[in-house]
Amino acid sequence: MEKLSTRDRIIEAAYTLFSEKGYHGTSTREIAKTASVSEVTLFRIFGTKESLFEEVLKTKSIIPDLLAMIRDVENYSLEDLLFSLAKRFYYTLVSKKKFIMITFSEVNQYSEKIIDIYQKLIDQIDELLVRIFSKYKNSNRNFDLKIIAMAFRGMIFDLFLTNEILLRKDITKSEINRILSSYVKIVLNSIE
Amino acid sequence: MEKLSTRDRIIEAAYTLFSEKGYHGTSTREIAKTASVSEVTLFRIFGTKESLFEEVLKTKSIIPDLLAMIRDVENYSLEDLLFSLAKRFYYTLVSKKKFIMITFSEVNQYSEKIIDIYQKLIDQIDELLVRIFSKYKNSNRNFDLKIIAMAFRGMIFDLFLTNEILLRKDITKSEINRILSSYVKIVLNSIE
DNA sequence: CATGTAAGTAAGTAATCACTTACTTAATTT
DNA sequence: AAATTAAGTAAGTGATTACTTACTTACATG
Repeated sequence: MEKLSTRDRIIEAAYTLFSEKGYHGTSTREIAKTASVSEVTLFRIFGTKESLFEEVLKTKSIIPDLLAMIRDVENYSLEDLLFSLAKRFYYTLVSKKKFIMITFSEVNQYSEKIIDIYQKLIDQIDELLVRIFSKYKNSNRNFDLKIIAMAFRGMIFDLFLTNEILLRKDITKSEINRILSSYVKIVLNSIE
Repeated sequence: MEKLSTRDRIIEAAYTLFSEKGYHGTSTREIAKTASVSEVTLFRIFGTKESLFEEVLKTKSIIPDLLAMIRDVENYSLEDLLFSLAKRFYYTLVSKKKFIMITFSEVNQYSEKIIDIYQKLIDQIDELLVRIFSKYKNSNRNFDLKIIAMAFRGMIFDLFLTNEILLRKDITKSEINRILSSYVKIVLNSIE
């Protein structure tokens, strides 16, 4: 276990509590207690609860992870490439579950910020997929590649949402991978 | 405009406010004011904020709508059937947007209840789709129909989530229908 | 006319909220 | 050794919270 600075301990505690009980459901007293820090220290460092919240969002954002995913695409065969992307996407979502919970809970309070976060990411993921598809596609079917990209991203995101957030299923990694690999095949059927 | 009873006016106000600001972000005073009712009346009828919340969930549940969708399946061609199901599913989600917002915001606080709500619905939708698919399928591919059902449901749910809740896009009905019809074709490609 | 019902008003409860002030302690740096 | 820094403690601020009490008003029903 790493030793965390006082500041980081507060951010960790706030991150977890906000994701479990929402912004309004979490008190600063509780955050301080969870971080084993006095409430005064919390306010000395962050000033207000609101700005602590914004620091949490900044520090724990999913954006860098997903941008890294987009950058790291390698030149496999189409099927291998899509499968590795699907896995990387799914497990990035899992590792950022708390961040996603927070943004979903506060989507109305912070709608502009949250639209900003997700709009660009979604667009970039879809663009990447379209670029990949168009490199490999054989025929011109009567539906466009953008919609296939949306469908692929949607299947995976919904799988995450259903298993990890709504139903909290204990589903094995190999079962997840089996499903993701089937999803890849569904997409391949539509472009090949 | 219908005249609502005092009780129903409170439920309507609470429904909207809970969906916009969450349970903890909404005060009983605000609910009463929005419903044009005195706060005392609110407590006389519902006793506690908590039980008002539960009444809202009961009254506004998406369950009956989705069960009706499952019952009303008619005998079109496979493509027409899936397309009409897709539309019905999507627009039911849209009409129950506030309910979905509330359950997402409070998923940690009321996890058992919310798992109960969605677990059965998801299972029944997937079962219905598998039943439909197996009636029409021609060959035995190497991935099973359950996974195609999950993919189909997932695409549509994610489309709703992305457009209506996360990004609040102003997307036309005909554009939605174009996307849904493409989603149907993606699925058809995988079972035919 | 008398009674019951559904609502309102005014006031107040104890608890909790975010946040502040004033002072102290311990360790590190200069 | 003196000064700075990062933390703590104790106490309290005014505002807001869910919820209550006591009494009142207006209307409908028997």
